[in-house]
Amino acid sequence: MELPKKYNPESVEGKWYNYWLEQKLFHSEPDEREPYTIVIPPPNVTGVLHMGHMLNNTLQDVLVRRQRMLGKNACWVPGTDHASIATEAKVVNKLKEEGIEKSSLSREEFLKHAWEWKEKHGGIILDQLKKLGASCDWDRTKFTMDENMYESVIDVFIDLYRKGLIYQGKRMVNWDPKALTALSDEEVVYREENSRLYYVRYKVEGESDWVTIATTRPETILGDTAVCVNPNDERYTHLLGKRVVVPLVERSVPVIQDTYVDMEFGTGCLKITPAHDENDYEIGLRHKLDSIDILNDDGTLSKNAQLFVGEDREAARKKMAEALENEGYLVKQEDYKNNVGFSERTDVPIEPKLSLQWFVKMQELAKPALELVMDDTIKFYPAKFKNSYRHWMENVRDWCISRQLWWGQRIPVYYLPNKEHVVAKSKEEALKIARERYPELENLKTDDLHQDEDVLDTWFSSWLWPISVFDGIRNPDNEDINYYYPTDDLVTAPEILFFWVARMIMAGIEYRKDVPFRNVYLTGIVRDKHGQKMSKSLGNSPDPIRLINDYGADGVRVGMLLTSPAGNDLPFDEVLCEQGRNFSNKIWNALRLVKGWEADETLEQKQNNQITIQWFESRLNQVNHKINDHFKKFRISDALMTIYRLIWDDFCSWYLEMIKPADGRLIDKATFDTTIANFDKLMRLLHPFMPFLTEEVWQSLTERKEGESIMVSLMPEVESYDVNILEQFEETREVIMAIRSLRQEKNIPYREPLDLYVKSNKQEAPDKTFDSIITKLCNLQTMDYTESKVDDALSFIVRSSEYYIPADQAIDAEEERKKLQEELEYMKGFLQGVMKKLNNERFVTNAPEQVVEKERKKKADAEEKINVIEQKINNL
RNA sequence: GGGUGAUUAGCUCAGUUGGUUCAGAGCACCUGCCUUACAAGCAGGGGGUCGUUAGUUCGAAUCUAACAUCACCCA
Repeated sequence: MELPKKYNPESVEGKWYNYWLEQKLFHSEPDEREPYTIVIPPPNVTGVLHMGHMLNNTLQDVLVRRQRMLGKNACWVPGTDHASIATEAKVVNKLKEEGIEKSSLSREEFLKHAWEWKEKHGGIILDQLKKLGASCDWDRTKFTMDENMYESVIDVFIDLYRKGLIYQGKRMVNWDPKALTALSDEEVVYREENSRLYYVRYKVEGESDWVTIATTRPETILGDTAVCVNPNDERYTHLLGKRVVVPLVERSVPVIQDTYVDMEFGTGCLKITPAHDENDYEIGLRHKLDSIDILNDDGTLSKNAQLFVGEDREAARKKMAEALENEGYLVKQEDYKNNVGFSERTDVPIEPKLSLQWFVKMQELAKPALELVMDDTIKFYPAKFKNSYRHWMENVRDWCISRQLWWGQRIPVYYLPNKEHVVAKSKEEALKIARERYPELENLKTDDLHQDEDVLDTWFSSWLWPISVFDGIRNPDNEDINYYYPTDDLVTAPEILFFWVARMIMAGIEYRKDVPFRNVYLTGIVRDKHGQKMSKSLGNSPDPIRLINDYGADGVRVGMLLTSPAGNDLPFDEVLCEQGRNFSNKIWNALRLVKGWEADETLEQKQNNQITIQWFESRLNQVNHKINDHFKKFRISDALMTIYRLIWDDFCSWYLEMIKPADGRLIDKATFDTTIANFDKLMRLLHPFMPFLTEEVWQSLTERKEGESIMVSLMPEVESYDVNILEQFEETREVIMAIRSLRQEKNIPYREPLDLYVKSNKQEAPDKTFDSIITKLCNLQTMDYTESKVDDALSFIVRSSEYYIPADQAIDAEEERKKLQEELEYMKGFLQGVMKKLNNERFVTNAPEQVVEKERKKKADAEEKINVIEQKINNL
């Protein structure tokens, strides 16, 4: 069998992914095993895979693959959300390119286009995840607008409404007066504009005094309902309790105090227009002010304004300024730069506008959701996010769930001719309820009912995700939900801790009386190597699919994980993928080496192979123990690095070199079999990180049956290990490295065999367990023990033993002395430090016995070594 | 403006309840090697006053305070 010199991921990855699919290895059904469940944070259906997804989903795949190999019934549910804003914008743009305006379509027609778009372009991202190796149960793929998912959302709205947790209220939204729609914050672009700051004076009622305010929008004066000053502002204390008169409209309004007012800005005196400014609105609520909306939806002044009715807001601003000047109210005006929000779509200035929206009351729902995190029923990794979670939950605001869009679950509220409304699952049901509730409307027909035009926020779907994917809202007692819920781990980004994680916890408590997951692993942001956030507009994000093509999916997975401790941003650099690819190749070549050997049953297993195997098994168990610990603490990159070093250093650099047959081919069968078994174990440990490569190697190690796969094999168990042999090997390693170092220093090529003499200065007999290994790896001709020093030889000290290698070349005594002197200095310094502690009575009495004991041992060891060095120097 | 977190080698990060001269890993770097698995490799090596200052302690990268710088979240 000929294996190529380099690992070729392309030919391997597709093959095994299809094999896993064909064998249905990703699919899960409830059974008697313990479940392990992850629900994917549903990516936006319009999305394409970016680096953030790569990181997030690689982590989930690592977790789920590992649990599967620990014998759990693992289920990773994939899916997408409908992303109402993003998708609707995409569809609107696409229609526009075809010359169709959204406004010319009926709701039904528009939705038809939207579904067509979704069927054709939606969910590309799920196919991309397959390239990454994601072991999702694709048979369970969900979409938040699927019929059953849609219905779950509507059911929950109705339920919460009936529980009194949903109400209709006013809220300031970003209004686009041209498109006649509210926009989300993300759709508003802020630009610095050259505006004008107008200083306008208001008459103090019943006095000859005036107060001057500053504003960039004089037309909104027509909607003023108060003037506000900072309570700490001594300039205005005399105004306390007084009223002022709004210019031109001659309305009397109170002077109020609020610390919101910046004393430094303008005159320190602020006019309050609750209907047209977010902050004024808040102040208005605090001080129970009237709110006068002076604008129509199209941005012209309404009759509430009294003046300039029907004029556009921009025109009205100019006219207002003129009128103020003519009437003597305008004190001065100055140029001013400020940030103005513009509509991303129509590029007109955004108008803050009060509008009726639907809200979920958060107070009651938030309380248990906060407690469950604070008491670690749900654990955050890293835990530092508990703080900001608490901060947010303690200051939680009601959740605005309505959106002025068509793509989404339409709000199940029906308005009646009498201005009342009913909430029901269908128009028919609504009619029935309305007739019962309002007997006077006995002739009411379905056509008289008007359903709310708005849809629900996408998060109002996502917060049910861990329940609704198992149909647990509609059928709360079905087999799936009972088996898979609560899920185990959630992997997501800290930015959506509040939008999403907190709300899922609330929904879980409300609808399952149980948490939705037990652990939340929070990833960082993927940045480029200069620390900038990766984004489409900056163009600094590599195409993940290209990376997979260049480095293999396994290489990219390793590259992503090597540098991503939980909660930390990930400064991504392609060299990391290169490292991942190199690692693939390293393993591949280890396979080539082993496959090149031939097991010979007639050969006896020699002592050096026996001891090598004993050492490696202990080492593997020791490291496996460490890996388990890392996983327990969700230190995924540490777990990976630990396996990386086990394979590269311990297995490839030491173990394989130690057992490598001298003739390069024939090896005793016992050693060969054990080596295959060890390789197998290593592949299983690594599999969650590098699924494709490990499957390929695992399948090549020995004959496998059809249907077998590493991904459903079991993880090596953690067994006890022999600390003693590990310690023996450590000393051996020091000796080997010292000899290598000496060769390099003295320019002695490896081919040239050496003689080694050991002067063990120990009381007990020297430990020769690993001598055959030293002989082999250092190309020694002889290795002997001696009682006295060897003349004219190169030498070094390891622990307190002296080693001599006779050499042809002259020994530079001066150089030797210098080196020994340096080592002596170091040891003496070391000893001094130890003695300082031991001579300190307070240390000896206060420090734990173990610590003091360690210091005593250090002292003894140091003294012994100093002794050896001094003797050596004397002998020179 | 309010809050949270961070600062350790050139870069990215570990350092688990203070206790080995404890300062560590990977990458990068330097030197020598095409040694019969691997140059996508092997062997060897250099590199840090743990942001600053003060304090607690027998002992501080680790605990406390102030300051500096940076990042994120909320408004």
